[in-house]
Amino acid sequence: MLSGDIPPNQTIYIRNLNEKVKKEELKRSIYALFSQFGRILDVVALKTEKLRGQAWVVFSEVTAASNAVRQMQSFPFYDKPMRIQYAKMKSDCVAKADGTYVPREKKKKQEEKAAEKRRKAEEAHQTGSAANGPSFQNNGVHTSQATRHGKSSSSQETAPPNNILFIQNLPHETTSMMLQILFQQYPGFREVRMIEAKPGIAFVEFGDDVQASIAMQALQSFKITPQNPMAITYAKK
DNA sequence: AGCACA
Repeated sequence: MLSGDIPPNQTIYIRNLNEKVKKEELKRSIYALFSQFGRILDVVALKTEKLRGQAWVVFSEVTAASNAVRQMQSFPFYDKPMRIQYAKMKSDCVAKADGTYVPREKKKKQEEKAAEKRRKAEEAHQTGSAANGPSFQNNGVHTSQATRHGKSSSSQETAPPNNILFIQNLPHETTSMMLQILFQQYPGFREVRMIEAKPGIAFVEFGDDVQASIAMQALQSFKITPQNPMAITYAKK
């Protein structure tokens, strides 16, 4: 009802994002946070005057978008509550998959249909239009699964429970804020600690062992980037 | 608040 009377679709529009966050980090964090709802096909964020503080997340399924709109509404993200709606327009990556994608120049002309038709009649110039291009690339973010895969049978899972988790195999660009956003979703979260001299690892502290283990199970093998499933164990005492 | 696809 308050969702802005835009019909549900697979892309969500987020506003009230913290404008101080750099674009790449913002996209990574959004990807990390929202991939809990399903496959993400693209994350779009621009820092232009008009578009800063906003982002679009394209899911492969409408249901994923719906859950994201409901469950992440007002979620405190970099200290600001996210405001989430469905996107008004179909995302390019969806249109490309549809076969309905029309290159950008032509789209703008659509806004002035009448003018375009007149012009067509008199001009009829080039523009390699017609046959819509298939889905070339998948620009932007990772098109992959960002969730857990089976247990790593090779690792010794014999570390005794601890309220502090030890995270390994993080992409080196990972910031403590990114991890905070991920881990603070789980009850008992206290803090993230990273060591400048040791990229790729982090410690995350919870109130107790049980809370830590719940977060560990939830985020085990979580991928901030497709190449980096995080490896979570209890920290040594 | 601001709806794009650098």
